[in-house]
Amino acid sequence: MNGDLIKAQDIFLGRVNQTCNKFGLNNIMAQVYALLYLCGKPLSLDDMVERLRISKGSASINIRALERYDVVRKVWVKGSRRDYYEAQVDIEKVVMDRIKSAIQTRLTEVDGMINLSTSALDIVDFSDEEEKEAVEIFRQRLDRLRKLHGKAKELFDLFDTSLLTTALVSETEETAK
Amino acid sequence: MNGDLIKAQDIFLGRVNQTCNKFGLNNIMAQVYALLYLCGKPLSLDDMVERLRISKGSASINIRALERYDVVRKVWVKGSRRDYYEAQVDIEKVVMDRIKSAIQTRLTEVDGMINLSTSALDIVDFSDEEEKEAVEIFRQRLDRLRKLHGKAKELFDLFDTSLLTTALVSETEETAK
DNA sequence: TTTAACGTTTAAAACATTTTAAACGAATAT
DNA sequence: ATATTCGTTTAAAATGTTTTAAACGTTAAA
Repeated sequence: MNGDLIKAQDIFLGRVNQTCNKFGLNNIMAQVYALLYLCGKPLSLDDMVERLRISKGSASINIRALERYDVVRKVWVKGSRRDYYEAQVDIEKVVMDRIKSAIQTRLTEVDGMINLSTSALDIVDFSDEEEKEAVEIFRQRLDRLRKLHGKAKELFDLFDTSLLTTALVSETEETAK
Repeated sequence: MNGDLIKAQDIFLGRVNQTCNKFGLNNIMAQVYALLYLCGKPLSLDDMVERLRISKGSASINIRALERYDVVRKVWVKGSRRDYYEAQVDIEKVVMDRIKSAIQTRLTEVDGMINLSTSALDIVDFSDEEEKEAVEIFRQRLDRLRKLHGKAKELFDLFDTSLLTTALVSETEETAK
């Protein structure tokens, strides 16, 4: 049996690991997905454990996270009691989904931040003449933030409603060979 | 002296902290910037230490990181030996710079990943008939990744060269009041 | 000079996250 | 029934990151 393929895959997987650190992603989750993506055939938990030298618990937890994200699928393999998983190979969709979700989370978060702070500012007592200017600056900053958020949201909606997305997302749903 | 303003600012700062965790950003760095952004006037290290209840070392390290990112500026205050800092108030620019830099880092990282793996794959010995198919799948996956990377890069360049950016970036350089 | 006021560095601590090993329970095979 | 093969759970260990307190060096004041 020829080990060159394994070696080449390991180089890819190693690099995925490195990339993950820079991206702030979970190493094992990404590696599990990468392995499934590369192999193009269903693997069992034990396959992953052996191939990536990780614990079974970790494999179990991470594969289910990947399932929730809809980037891997559980498949049934005839004659085996094990759970097998295969990667969603439409990587464009996977990446787009993640990016969109990340942006949306952040936009919502910032929106909440602005609203909360605006309410807080409205309660400030204006009697103190000395603070009037500081309050005014605070208000200006919030306005500016609000404007930025609005524009970002517009841009995201544009991004979301195809116009730009079509340029990026897989043209055909050709799934492997 | 009226504490309402402080309270309102604290609410904002608290929320920034919470937001940071979700964003994977450094809490103190963001809080320092947020404080300077809100106050709209130069603050010294000790001001930040007192206002945010952080250590001086932390303030020092983080303010310099912010300086490197070009989001705060050291300013000279007459009659004081301290270093004072003020926020770059053009928040659109700050955010855009960060986003662009993040995207570029990731694109470069992925590019490296693809190239490295491609080289690794080229070395694989083809003699083993059984592995031929697996190698082919690997190759297909890499091709697909390369395509995605290419499109992402195109999109980013579009984003970078104004077309979309103009919609987002500050129209005038009006710097506070 | 000597002293005081700074900003910076650094080693240790506090903290959060990830990973593991082992125990567990459910399902199937014997 | 019993034993085995699975996936999951969980408490503890490993790891990585952030934060601090204290020591340090430098500059300006006294």
